[in-house]
Amino acid sequence: MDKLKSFLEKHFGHTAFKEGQREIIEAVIHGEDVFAMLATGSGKSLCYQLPALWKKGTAVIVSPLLSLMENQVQELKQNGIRQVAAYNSFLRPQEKEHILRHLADYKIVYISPESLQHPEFASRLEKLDVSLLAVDEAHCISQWGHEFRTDYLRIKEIRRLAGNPPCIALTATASADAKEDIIEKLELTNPLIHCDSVDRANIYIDVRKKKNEEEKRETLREECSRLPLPGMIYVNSRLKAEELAAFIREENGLKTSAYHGGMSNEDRRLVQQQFLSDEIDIICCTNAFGMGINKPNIRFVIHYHYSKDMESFMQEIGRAGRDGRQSLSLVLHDAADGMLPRRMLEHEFPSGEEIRMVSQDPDRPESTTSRFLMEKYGVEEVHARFLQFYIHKWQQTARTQTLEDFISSVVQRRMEWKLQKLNQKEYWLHQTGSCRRTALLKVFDEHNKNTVTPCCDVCGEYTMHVEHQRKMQEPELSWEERLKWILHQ
DNA sequence: CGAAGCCGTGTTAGCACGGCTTCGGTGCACTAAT
Repeated sequence: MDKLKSFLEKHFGHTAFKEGQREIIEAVIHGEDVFAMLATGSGKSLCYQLPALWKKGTAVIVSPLLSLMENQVQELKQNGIRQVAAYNSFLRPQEKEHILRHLADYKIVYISPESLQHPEFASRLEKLDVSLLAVDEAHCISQWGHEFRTDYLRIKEIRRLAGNPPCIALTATASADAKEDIIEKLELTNPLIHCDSVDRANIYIDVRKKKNEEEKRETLREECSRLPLPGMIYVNSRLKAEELAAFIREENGLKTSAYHGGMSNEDRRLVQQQFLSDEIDIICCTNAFGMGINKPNIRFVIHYHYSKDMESFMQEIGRAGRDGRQSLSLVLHDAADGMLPRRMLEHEFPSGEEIRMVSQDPDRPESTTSRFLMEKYGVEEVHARFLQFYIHKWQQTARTQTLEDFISSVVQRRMEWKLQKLNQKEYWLHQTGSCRRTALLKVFDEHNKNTVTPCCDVCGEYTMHVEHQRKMQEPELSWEERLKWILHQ
C-alpha cells in the first residue's frame, strides 16, 4: 500500500499527485535540499505542506507578502489543518508572545524574511526541532535580496542557527542566473532540481515600436476597444497608472481601476477583489500588482512601459491565459522609455557621497542598525538597510579593503549587472530578425520547439478574433455561482 | 532625462514667466500619538 498517497488523501483530499510533486516531496522527506520551479496551478504549496505534516517538528515557511501568508493560513485551516500560524507585524504583542512560547506545537509557521531576523524568533529556532525550511516565491531572493530587501540574503544564517534543516526553494519563474543565485544564497547542497517549462504556448507575443506617447495612447485606445476582456496594463509610475485608468474609462467606457503601492490597503484589497470577480475590465498597475494573483481568464497583458529585465517580463505576461485559452502579450515602446528605468536603477543605491560619509565616520559604532544610519546621516530607509547589510558583510571579511571601497565595488558590480539585464531586455525589444519566444526562452535555458502558432510578431502577424470572442464570453453567473466562486478564492 | 511643482520677480492686484528643485517602483517592520 502507498502510505504517501493515503496521507495525501487524508490531509489534503487529493487522490493523486500532480506531475513532479511526488519526487519533490519524497526528497524533502528524506532530508534533501530542493530547488523547484513549478508552473502556477501545479500545486507548489503541497510540496512543503505535505512533508511539514509528515515529519516531526515544525516547518518554517518564508513568504514575501503578508497577504500571501494570510491566504495560506486560511486555506490550511479550511482544510482542517489547525497547527498553523503566521508570525508578523499584524499580530499584537500578546499574540506574538503566545506563538513564540508554543512554537513547537505548530506544524507550519509562516514568516517574512525580516521577522525571521528578530532575535526573539531566531533564538527560539535554535532550540526548536525545525523539520524543514521552505522559501516560497524564491525568485525574490535574487530579485529583491541584493538591494531592496536584504534580509532575503540572511536566510542562510538563520538556517545554520536552526541546525541546517533541509531547505526547499519554490518559484514559478526563475531565469538560469536567478536559479544559480538562489542555490548559492540559500547554500543548498546537492539539491534535487526540478524545473517545469516556463513556456506559455497560448500567449501570443507582440512588440510594437511607437513614435511617442501620443501614438502609444492611440494604440491603447484601439486595442482596448477590440481585445477580449479582462486585461492588465503595466506602467512604471503611480501617476501614470491613475492617468491611464482615467483615460480608458473615458475613451473606452470600460470599467478600469488603477492599482499601485501608494494606495491604501483597503483600496488595494477592494480593487484586487473586484478584478478577481470580473467586476473590473482592466486593471492599470505598477509592478505592485501580481504576486499571488491567480486569475484564470486574463486575456491580455499590455506593457505601456517595459519591465526592467526578462524575468520580470516573463512573470508579468505569465498572468495571462492561465485557463489555457488564447491570450496576448503586447509591449508598446518608444525612444524615451529607456530613461526612467536607468534613473530608477541609480536611485536604488546610496550615492557615493553617502557611502563616503557613512564609511569614514570614526564615531560610527561597530554594530550599526539601519535606524541609526537613517537618523545620523539622513539616508533613506532602503539605502540605510542596504548600507547596514554590507557594513556587516564587510566586518566578516579580512578587511583588506577599506569599507568605502568594499561598498562602492558592490554598488558598481550590481549596477553593471542590472544595467546589463536592462540592455538584454531592450535588445530583445528592438531586434526583429528572430523569434521572440525563442529568445525569451533562452533566458531560462530552454529551447523553443517551434511548434507554437500563433507565436509572435516576428514569426507572423496575428489578430485575435476579438469582437467574436467578446460576444462569446461566458454568460452572467447567478449570485449563487458567484458566491461559490468568491468563497472558493 | 523630463515633467511637475514651487518660488520669487516684475509689473501693477491676478497672473505670466523663468529658474530652481524634486521625483520617479517593489514591502517589511516600527514608532509615537491616540
